[in-house]
Amino acid sequence: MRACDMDRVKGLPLFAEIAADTFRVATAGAHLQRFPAGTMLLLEGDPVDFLYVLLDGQVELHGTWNDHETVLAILRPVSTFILAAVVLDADALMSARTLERCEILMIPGDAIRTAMRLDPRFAMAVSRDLAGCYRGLVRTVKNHKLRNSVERLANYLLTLRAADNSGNVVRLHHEKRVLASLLGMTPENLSRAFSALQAVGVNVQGAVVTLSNVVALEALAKPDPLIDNHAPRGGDIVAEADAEVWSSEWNRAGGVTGPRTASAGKRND
Amino acid sequence: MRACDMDRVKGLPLFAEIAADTFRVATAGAHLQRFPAGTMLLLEGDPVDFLYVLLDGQVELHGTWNDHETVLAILRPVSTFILAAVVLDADALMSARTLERCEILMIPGDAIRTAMRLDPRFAMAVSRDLAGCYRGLVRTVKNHKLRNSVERLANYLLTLRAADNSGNVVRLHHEKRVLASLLGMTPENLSRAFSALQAVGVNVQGAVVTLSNVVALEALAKPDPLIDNHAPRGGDIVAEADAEVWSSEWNRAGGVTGPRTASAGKRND
DNA sequence: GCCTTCAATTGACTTGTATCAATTCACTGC
DNA sequence: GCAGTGAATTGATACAAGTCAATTGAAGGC
Repeated sequence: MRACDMDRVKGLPLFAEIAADTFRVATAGAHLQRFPAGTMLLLEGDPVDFLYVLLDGQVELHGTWNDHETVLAILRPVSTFILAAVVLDADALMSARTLERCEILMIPGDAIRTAMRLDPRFAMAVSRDLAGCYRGLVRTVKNHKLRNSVERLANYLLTLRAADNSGNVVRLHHEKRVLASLLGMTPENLSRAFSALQAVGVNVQGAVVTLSNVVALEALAKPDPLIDNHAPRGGDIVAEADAEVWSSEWNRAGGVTGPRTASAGKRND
Repeated sequence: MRACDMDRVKGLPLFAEIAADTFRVATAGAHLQRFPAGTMLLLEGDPVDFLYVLLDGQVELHGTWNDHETVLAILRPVSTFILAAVVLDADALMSARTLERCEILMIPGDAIRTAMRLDPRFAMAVSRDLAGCYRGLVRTVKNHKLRNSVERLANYLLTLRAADNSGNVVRLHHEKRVLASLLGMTPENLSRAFSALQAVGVNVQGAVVTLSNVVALEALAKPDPLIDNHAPRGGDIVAEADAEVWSSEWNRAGGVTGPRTASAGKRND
């Protein structure tokens, strides 16, 4: 593995604050692998032998039932996945598939569990990571049970805008059919939802979406910090856990005068 | 706090295998409290100062948006809740309300986080608990995105049957309007879903549901171990994490010849 | 005893979403 | 260049679920 890849892994909140020894234990049997687009990395129901760390590319997590499939999450670098199954040494509940050419670090599950037993700081980091993922799913469930498809799309666009710190032009990172499944609708309905949002100044041109009336869009979307996490991703905020902490601090500060960057909250500077 | 209550807390997987010292640290500032039915224990958005341990009664976790409310989970003793928020010292994403008279142990969040730093076994236990809750939510999302309301109800009844080890007569533990919200439908639609299930031998009499044709019900419900956890609750299986491990072992063993009790899987007896 | 209250049910209707089919569009390979 | 593939869109229609309103039913208070 290249040194710069190792640095990126060490940069993950999961591994950031652990002892050098622990890091060596955890990554001893790890190997870096490249996969073409459309590769099934893991099938739901399979035993999970590795913790996956996505270093480059995009991975989709999805679930299947009765010949139907639904996208549960889409991951972008750098992020880990199926940590929960690794911790419990349980079978996967979701399948994982590469959406593009990917570079993935695979760390044996045994090594992770051993490292947790050795280093309370690492075990703590795992807990924080899992807590972040858990809260992400709570948000997902609320989003799906409380909103209709147009509202979900509207909030998705606003979250994207906040995450990428883009102005009034956001770029969709995925194919529309994948996005539709993620948002819990059919591709046909996503198209119709986009047309419905024209009324509030949303225009789509391929993957480029222009928001010419954010005020109206927000009036329709009614974004809520307890459902939508508007933490600016990238920079200091890479893991869900960081985004959760950012969100809480933002809310406590009133959502306007709060910490402007993640570092303002994380460190006392 | 009564000694028998302390024993019940110590019996939780979260606290079962930790050092006596750690347990003392964790529970030092804890206090037992009783609440009448309908009490709001926690409002979404509030900072979370305590880990709650439900010793008696029922608690509902719900979320709100735009004047609508949805039930996200219903807890029965003995179980902990809002562990994720405690670990991250973040604000609650869900509100908690007692459905009946409850007895709840409240453990300061600081004490939990301190204990995690001191004792890797405790940190590990927290990770396992969170991993179990996370996987429970993954199941919930799949359930909601892949099934319609009748299918969700059918599977709910089958899961209840497996959990309580009841024969062909299951008892609903909650009011129907609460159940409807948990299953993601209106009370009116729950009524209709029950009538739809008459065709497969389901009859309702208040809280008592008789399943006179389980084969037909299963044919309709198509239960799936990757969505529905049929672990028999009570006995050895109290936390989500245990149920997850049970489920994996059950599947690996083929779902028929597998471990008959949780202990068969957990210990090598 | 009766009255109140609220959960549960039932029917009529509206809205939301999925499905099916046809067409357009963009990219890829030859 | 052009055909072929699959994504995206659009329209017509069917089905699922929510809403509104009225009724029934059961538990609790006086």
